Order: sequence, then C-alpha cells, then structure tokens
Amino acid sequence: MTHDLPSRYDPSDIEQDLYRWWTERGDFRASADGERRPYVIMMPPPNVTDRLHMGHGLNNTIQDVLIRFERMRGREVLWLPGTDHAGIATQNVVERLLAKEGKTRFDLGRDAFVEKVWRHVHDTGAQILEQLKALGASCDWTRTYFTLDDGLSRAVRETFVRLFDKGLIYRGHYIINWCPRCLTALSNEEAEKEDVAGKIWYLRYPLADGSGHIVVATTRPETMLGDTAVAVHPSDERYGHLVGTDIDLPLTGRRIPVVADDGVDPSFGTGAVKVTPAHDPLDFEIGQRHQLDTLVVIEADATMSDSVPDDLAGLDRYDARRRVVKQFEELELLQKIEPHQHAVGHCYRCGTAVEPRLSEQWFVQMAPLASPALDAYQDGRLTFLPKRRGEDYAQWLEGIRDWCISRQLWWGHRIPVWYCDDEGCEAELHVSRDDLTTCPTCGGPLRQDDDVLDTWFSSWLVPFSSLGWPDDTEDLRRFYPGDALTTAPEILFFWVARMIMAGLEFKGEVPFSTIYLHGTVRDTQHRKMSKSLGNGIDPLEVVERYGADALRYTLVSGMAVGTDLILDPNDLDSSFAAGRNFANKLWNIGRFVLGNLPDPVRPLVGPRSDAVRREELTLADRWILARCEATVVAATKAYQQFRLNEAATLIYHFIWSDLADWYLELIKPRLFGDTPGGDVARAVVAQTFDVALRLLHPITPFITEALWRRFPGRPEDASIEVAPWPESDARARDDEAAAAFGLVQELVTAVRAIRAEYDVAPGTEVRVWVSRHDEAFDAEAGTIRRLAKVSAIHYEAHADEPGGHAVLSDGTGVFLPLGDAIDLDRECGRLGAEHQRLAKLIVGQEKKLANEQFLTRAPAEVVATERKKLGAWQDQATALDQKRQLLGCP
RNA sequence: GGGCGAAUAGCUCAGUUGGUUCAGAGCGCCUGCCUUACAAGCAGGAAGUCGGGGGUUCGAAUCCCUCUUCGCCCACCA
Repeated sequence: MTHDLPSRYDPSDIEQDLYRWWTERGDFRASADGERRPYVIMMPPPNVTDRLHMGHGLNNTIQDVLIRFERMRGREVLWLPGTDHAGIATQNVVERLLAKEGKTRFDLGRDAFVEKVWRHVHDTGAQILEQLKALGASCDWTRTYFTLDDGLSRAVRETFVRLFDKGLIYRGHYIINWCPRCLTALSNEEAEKEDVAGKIWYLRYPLADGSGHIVVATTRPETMLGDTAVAVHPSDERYGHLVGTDIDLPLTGRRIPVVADDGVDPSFGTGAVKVTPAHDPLDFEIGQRHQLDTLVVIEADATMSDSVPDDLAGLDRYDARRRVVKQFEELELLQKIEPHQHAVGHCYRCGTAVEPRLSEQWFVQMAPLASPALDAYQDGRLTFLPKRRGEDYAQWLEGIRDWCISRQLWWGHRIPVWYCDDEGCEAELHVSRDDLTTCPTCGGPLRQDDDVLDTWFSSWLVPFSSLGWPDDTEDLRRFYPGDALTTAPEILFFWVARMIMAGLEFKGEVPFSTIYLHGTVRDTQHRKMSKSLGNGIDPLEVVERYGADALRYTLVSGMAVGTDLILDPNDLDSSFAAGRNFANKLWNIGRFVLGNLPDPVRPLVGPRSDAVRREELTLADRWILARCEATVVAATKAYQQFRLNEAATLIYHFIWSDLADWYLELIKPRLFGDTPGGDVARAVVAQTFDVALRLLHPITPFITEALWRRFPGRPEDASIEVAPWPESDARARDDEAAAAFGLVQELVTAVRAIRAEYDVAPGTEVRVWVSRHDEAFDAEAGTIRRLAKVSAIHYEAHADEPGGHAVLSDGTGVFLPLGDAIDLDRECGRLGAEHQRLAKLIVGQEKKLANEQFLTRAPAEVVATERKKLGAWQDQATALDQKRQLLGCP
C-alpha cells in the first residue's frame, strides 16, 4: 500500500488536507469540562498590520511544539489565538494607504477613518489566521479573539473603571514622550532610546546687570526660546553669587532668574543649566519646585510656536536649531561647540525622534501594581527562560514609572470618560462602564474624551479577558491561570510584565508560571530581519517551497534557549536544507518500513500469546530498543525543559543514524526472508518507528501524521495528535547490548574505512582478521559481512602480509590483508599515524590510571576496564611496530 | 554611566546541574558509489592551538582573573 508513494516527498500534497482533517476532528478545541488537567498558552496576538514574518513563524512554532507535546501527554490543551488591533501601528498603515490617494485621516473624519481601518484589519486579520494554519498551528480557533471585540472592550472598560475608582488612574499635566509624526503621546517604553552622535552647544547668557554672562550647555539650543530660568547647584561656589539675580535671555527680550536646585549636576557642562519646563522632564521638575512659568515653544508637529520671534515661528525644530545657533554666533554669544554622544528617544512605530512635551494625559499609577508582580518573581511563582531575563523584569519593576495610557489617535479603545460642559454642573467628569449620553449629575449634554487607550491597555488583560472576564465564565474558571508564555524579549515590559500585574490585580494570580523569551531571527550579518532592510524571509514562501515541517524543523533545531536564530535570506535552499532533507528521509523510511509490515504485526510485548519473547531478540534488536528507550527519556526531558533544539537533534539522530543507517540496513536479510526472525524484526521496527514518529510529531506534525496513519491495523479515525506520548520502559534498557553492538559498529566502520583508504572496489569482498574473539562479532556476523562486504572473519593474529590496520576503542586489532593491491609507502604512513595516535592515547591513559582521585572516585569496574584498554592499546602498538619492521617502513 | 550575555571547523550552532567518557552536528567542501526506502541518498574523508593572556589542578572548551571584539537591557547628566 505504500508502493504507490512517490520517492520524493512533496509536502504540498498532504499538508492542507491534513490540517483540514485535524480541524474537522476537533482536536484543537479545548473542553471546558472534563477530567484532564488543563495546559494553557495564550498566543501573543499578532498585530493586524501586516502578514506574518519569520519572528511569528518562530514564536508560533515553539508554542505549537509545546502544545502538541502536552496534548499527547494527556493534558486538556488550550492554545488561545487572537489578533491585536495595534493602535498606532495600524493607524499608521492605513494613513499611509490614504496618503497614496493624497488624503489624510482628517479629510475623512473620525468615523469614516475608523470604518476604513476596520475594513483593512478584517482582511489582514483573516490572512494572518490562514498563515498560522499553514504553519500547522493547532490553536483553538473557536475561541479566537480580537483585542477590539465587544468582549474585550468590556474588559477594558471594567479595568479602567476599577483602577479609576481605586485612585490608580489619574489625569494630569506632565511631560510625556510625544511623537511629532504620529501626533500622539507615547509611554516611556514606546520611546526607544538610541545613541545619537550629537553636539553640545555652550551658550552665553548675559547677566541683567551687564556685569558679564553665564554659560549654559545644551544639546537642544532651540529650546532656549522657552527658557524660564537658569539653574545651578546650591553648593556650587562658582555661581552662588548669581542665584537670585536675573539674566537677559537672548533673542527673546525676556528676563529670567537664576535659581539654585539640587537636580543640577555641577560636574556636567558648565554646571549651569538652562531651564525649559515645557520641553524637558528635569526642567519641568525644577520649574515646579521654583514656580517657574511654562512656555510652550514647540508645537505638536515639532514646528516652532507663535510664542517665539517671528523669524523663527513656524520653522521645523531642526531648522530653528540651526537658526538659533547662527544668531548666537552673530551675537558672539556662542562660546563653543563640542561633539556629544547621547541617547535620544525615538518612536517605536515610526522612528521619529520624540519630543518631550508638556500635555494633559491619562496615567496609571504603577507602583501599587508593580509590588505584587515583583513579589511573584522573588518568591518563585515565575520562572524565566533564559533565567537572566528575570533580572531585567525585576529591575524594570523596581524602577517603574507611571504609565501614560492616553493616545491622540482614532483607532483604539476610546477612553470611557465623559465631560460635562455645563458650567453650572459640579461634576467635572464621569467614568463609566456604559456609554453615557447625558450628564448623571445635571442631565446636560456630555462629550466623550477624544483620546483612545494605549493598545497595550487591552493586551495586558488577554490572559483573562479572552476567557470571558469580567463574567465568571466556565472558561475562566478552568483555563486561568495558564502555564507557559512564549514571546520575544522585546515585549517583556510592554506586555509580559503588565499581564502579570493585571493578572495579580484583577484575578489575584499570576497568569502563567513559565515565561520563555526566545531569540530574534536575524540575517547572516546579525541584523534583525525587517521590511525596511529587505532582509526578511516570508515564512509562507518557505512553507510553499519546502513545507511547513521543514520550516518548523529548521526553526526549532536552530534555536537554543537564550540565543538568536540566524538565517540567510539570500540562500533559502541551504537555510532550510536540513529540514527538507529530514522530511524526505522520513518519508522514505516510511515507504520502506510500512511497505514491509504485515497486518497484523506481532506485538513486541504484552499478554498475547504471539508476543515476541525476549530470547527471540537479536543483539541488534536489543540495541535499537535500548537506543529508542534512551531517546524517549532524553527527548521527553528536553521538551519539558524547553530545550527544543536538543529534542529535535536527539530524535533526528535516532531516526537517521540509528534506525535508518544501521537498523534498517541490517534487518533487510530478515525482512526479505534470507534469514529467520523476520517477524521479530518487523515487530521491533514497527515499535521503534512508531515511537520515533510520536516523539517527532510536535516538531514536524504533518509528515509524522501522514506516516503514522498508514501503519497497518491503524483505525481510520486515529490521529497521532492525540496518540499517547511514548512512555519510558525500563525493560528496554540494555547497557550490555549497547556496548556490544557499539563494538560491531566500530568493526564495520573500521573495515569500510580501510576499504575506502585502499580503493577496494565496492563490490569486492574481503577477509578480515580480528585480534580478539567477541560474542558480539559472532552474534552479528551476518551484519558485519553484509555491511562491510566481508567474506570471512578470522579470529587470530593477522598474517604476515601487507594490508590495512585499525584498532577499535577497546583495543581490538583489525587487519585486512590486501595482497599486492597495497601501496607500501601509504601503508607505512598509515601505520605511523596510527601508532602515534595510540601512543597519545596510551600516555593519557597512563596518567589517568596514576591519578589517585580517579582511582578512588571511579567505580572499581570502570578502573578495571580502563586498565584493560591500556593493555590492549599497548599490545596493538607493539603489533604495529612489528608490522612496520616487517614491511621495512622507515 | 550601570547591569548582563556571547566568542568552538569555511558558514550556522550544540556541548546541562558536579572536571576525567568530548572536541561534536547540520550545511558547504573532497573521494568513491544509481548497493532491490531514499542521489533531498549511501560509504569514506579533510578541516578547529574551543577569541588572546594568566591562574587553580594530575588534568580545563568547561572553574577563577584579565584583555580584546561583538551583542542585549536599563539610565532625565542638560
């Protein structure tokens, strides 16, 4: 039945059908009732801005591996998918689309613009979900959410009202980060600090009494137009006499005071600071302490305001900077310019340098929320992978600042605050869960706050809002809290930390216990993949070319905990070769194995009378079963510890090297009836291949399902997705078989190497002399003969004739007589090299055996085998010497 | 300016809590093979002073110190 399978695996033949079948079966759907212990992962909701990139591919592959692993282990698995409305990002995308038509959002008006965004995200959102399916993501699509859904909107309002009532949400005039391009406030986290090679200008400010001037240093000369003071440190003796005096601020005709303030660092610059309370956070604080005026000189769009001299008003901030500097120069008030490297905030969505700006915004007071979140980390309720990320988390919480949550955008959750414009009304504002139309206090008309909430204000609720909160739903009771959170480290503060705070505040429990922060996908120059650099790889293109399994295998095997993943966008073939080749190999193993299995296969173990008895197993059978068992144990542990790359490598090696290269080759005579025991070999291969497929299924779900379903006797409706995870079976452990068969492998390899070395024709059979008799060689004599093309094995000291030599790890000598075929020079060189290798081993071994610690610490039997090894090596060295003399080697 | 990570074959990377079993894998490269599952394959092979230096030890890729080079996080020195 497998003979009709093509010899080359084509994933596109099977992936979509299998995915549809899985969906129809309903295995992805979590049941809210039942006995199974839940295992829950919240998918980081992709932004509905665009198609998925390779980072999503990696992120979702990791999650799907964990989910499929736990599903097979019998947990009630819920992987909850969703998409994020991504306020600024999405609004930007649609604004750019409008710009192509020569329009702005203001041309459309708020309602029409929002309508247009909805239409846009409807398409991209659907596209994203399809892409996730193409990757094989086994999420519960029946519970898919969007952060702007009615349900989640209700949760947003609920939290806003609760925090407001608790006094943790407030409105006020503060310096915030302002993006002059997006025209909105940003949180501290959204302003990314980047080092900029700037300058520092030293400006002379004339003293009002005409007695001289004071020099201030600034990186932003244009803000001097908004200066309302100069500050010095109270204990700075250089300036003490000037405190309380006035300065004539150049260009403005304004007179401003010199004040003393602790916030000034006397060692920086000149020790005298120009104070611009409306455009600098520190200056704002100084201004508050000294009741200074705040003078806004830079507008929302980063042009100079009308409050500056006419020749500067309306200029862009950087043009104004140049103009101001030039005017200082002309007035001979520019003392000097120095190069200066400093960190400047940039908008995380558009990259524009943010402007610190005084404005009225809504804030969440964070310290009360941060404290329990910090406790949860310190008392071990949270585990970070890699561990060091936990310190980033703690550090951020310790220095937490209030969260600016209002955004001057149109796309998002509108702030649930209404203002009453009636001058006679006592109420200033109303915060409400429901839309308000008339003022509850005076009955007059109301106006809702124009702003929307930070997009993360809905994301931070996802672990419970996606389960129906604030209602007390069955889902919520069953699936909160979740288990693992898998995401990129970039959003540790934006999202992860805030989810923990929200979970503790609103649900009293951390939303997940393990936080796996995986690395970033980069190109070969270690640059982050991005659209603007054009170095991205489209995961869907990879799926189409190589299959989802190849993509997944490559991502998983290349990703160690705490490291980045480097892929070459210019060489997809080599980037994904290993995954593609492996899938193809698996396919062909399947063709061979399944094509040789009868129905039914004899059971390997169990009560049935035809079950294989232990005495029927050959050495090779025992070996592969032991290898299989070892792989089950190691791979299971690796999966559990999130060391997915290690699990992938272990299983790969077992399947390709142990099972395919060795076991399948050596059972061929038994399968083809040339040797008895075919039914036993079939039982063993059926068992081990089945286990291998199940171990691998979380990583490469499609091909493992396709092959697993084809096993003889498999019920039509059986799926590997819900097949039980392979159990460790102590009976299969067999160190003796492992060691004995290992020696057989060494012997075969040694003979092959000698044959290759001396160009023995592939079809020619050779005789081999083995210095020591071993039961394993007898037991697998057929294997040795077949795999090494050996006609006869002689257990005796080798004949005095030319030939090839090798020494096995236990000291057993191997000799291949090659008669006249031998090249004397080459053989002498080979013997010399081999002798040298042995000599090195012997020296090391002698040292080891002279070591007190080793002798006392190691078990006696280990010491004994090490002694034996040394003896054997010495014997072989002697034999090699004799051989070299015999051949007349130099 | 603080805190943290990384450096291992031409490329991308493994190498675990306690030091002996370790110098490995994949890709690439070289040689020979269309051997009745697989040429996306099979067999064999070349290639690394485990970033430099020092230390501890019988013994270090692994532990300690130091230097160099990359990277990450945090930070209101204007």
